[in-house]
Amino acid sequence: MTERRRIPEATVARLPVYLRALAEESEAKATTISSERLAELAGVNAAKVRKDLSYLGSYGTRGVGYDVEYLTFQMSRELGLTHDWPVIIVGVGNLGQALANYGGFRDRGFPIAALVDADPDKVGDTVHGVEVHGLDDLPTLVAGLGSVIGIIATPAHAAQSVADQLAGAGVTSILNFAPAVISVPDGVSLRKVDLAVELQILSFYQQRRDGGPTVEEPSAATAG
Amino acid sequence: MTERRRIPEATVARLPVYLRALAEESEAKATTISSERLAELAGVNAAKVRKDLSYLGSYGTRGVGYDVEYLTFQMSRELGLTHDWPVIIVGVGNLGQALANYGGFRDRGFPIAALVDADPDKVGDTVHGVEVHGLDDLPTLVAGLGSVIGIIATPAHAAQSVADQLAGAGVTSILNFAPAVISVPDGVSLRKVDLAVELQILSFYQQRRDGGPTVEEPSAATAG
DNA sequence: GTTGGCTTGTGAACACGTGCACGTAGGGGA
DNA sequence: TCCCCTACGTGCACGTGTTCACAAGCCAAC
Repeated sequence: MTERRRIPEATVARLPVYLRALAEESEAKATTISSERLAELAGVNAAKVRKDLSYLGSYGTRGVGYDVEYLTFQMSRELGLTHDWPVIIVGVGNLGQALANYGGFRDRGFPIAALVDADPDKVGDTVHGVEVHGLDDLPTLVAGLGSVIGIIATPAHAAQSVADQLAGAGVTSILNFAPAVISVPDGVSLRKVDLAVELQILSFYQQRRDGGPTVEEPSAATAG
Repeated sequence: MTERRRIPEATVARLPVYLRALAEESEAKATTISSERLAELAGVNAAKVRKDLSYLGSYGTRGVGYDVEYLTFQMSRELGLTHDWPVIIVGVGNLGQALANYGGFRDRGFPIAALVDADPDKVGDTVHGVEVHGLDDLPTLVAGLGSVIGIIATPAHAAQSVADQLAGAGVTSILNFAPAVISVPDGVSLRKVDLAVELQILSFYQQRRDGGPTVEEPSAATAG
């Protein structure tokens, strides 16, 4: 396969944001949108929008802007959002259940197809209308669903093992919520969401504003 | 204030990961750790580890490595983790409640100090031992807590308004879970976690592996 | 005290992402 | 038909982040 048009990672990460902005604008009955307006809605600058969109193709009209409907279609197609992607959540603890109950997934084309947990007591339960399976069922579940996205919502110590089992079952897209660094085979996409890390990053900047690390030595005081 | 040592954003984002790796290694009774080992645990390469750590200071010993305990201390201090940071969650829906129930926050030094919701029916409720306040209480709550981190877990349409109110109440660190782009005044840190966006990014790469966008037009095939 | 081996700290090259500035093309009015 | 105005697409310069490679420094052994 010729690698087609390569799209920079940073751009890929922004496409979903543009898509949401387009949806907003579409609801507001706009038929075309300028890079400037799109930039405003997406919280970036206009040049970046144009460059990003240019990776998808030349879908704009000079002097006019982009056709909202058409651009939405092209972008959805490029992102693979023309069909639903079933999601399997592994780990039915607090976080797993919350994700299962969170309606935002289904609405955006990511229906929860199955829940999986290692705890035999939980297997057979139903959360938000979805049955909880054992880990052993993973290969069967994945085989029955086709292209699927795996979500890891287990404690940290179980994350790597679950990732291995997901990959072994044929899952090639994994989103990891467990606070642990995990590795996956080549050909498997891995993204992570780490809530504690986000808070710690905020803590860093907050503290810098507050006047830096609490220094015990008098000589290093805030004088500067 | 002389801006002290400037630490690149990318480095700041990795520090919490190093910190966790150090904690692991400390539990394994290791007293020193090499950049190589730390890199392995953090899922990056050794040169990056050394460069990152060098921004904090020269805390390593050539030929030996880093003292686990001492490095942990220095890093915690730099990240502002020597004391707890109370967190206020705005929006007590599915996600907000899940976050409130998720023990991982308190354990890592981010206790849930208050819950806030716009819905009068929810005000006065107790979730996981924390009372739900109205939005009007924000200024008072913040004033009573000092440096605090605000978490937005509302629907998208309410996010900007909540952000404004948080900032107005004196909150200068905000973590946004709502699927919306929001803006905050200068001097306020804003980070976002967008679950749908993560899934859509995975979808993009998954689809590329699966063989690219489903092209209807025969003429538009992979040729060019 | 000297030597050898190991690991840090960092300068320099490279890759990636961002933003400016401008050429270019299309639409609308005269 | 011609002109002007507007907004896209993109070459180029800049800044940030990553990686390599090696000198500097430290410990241990002899």
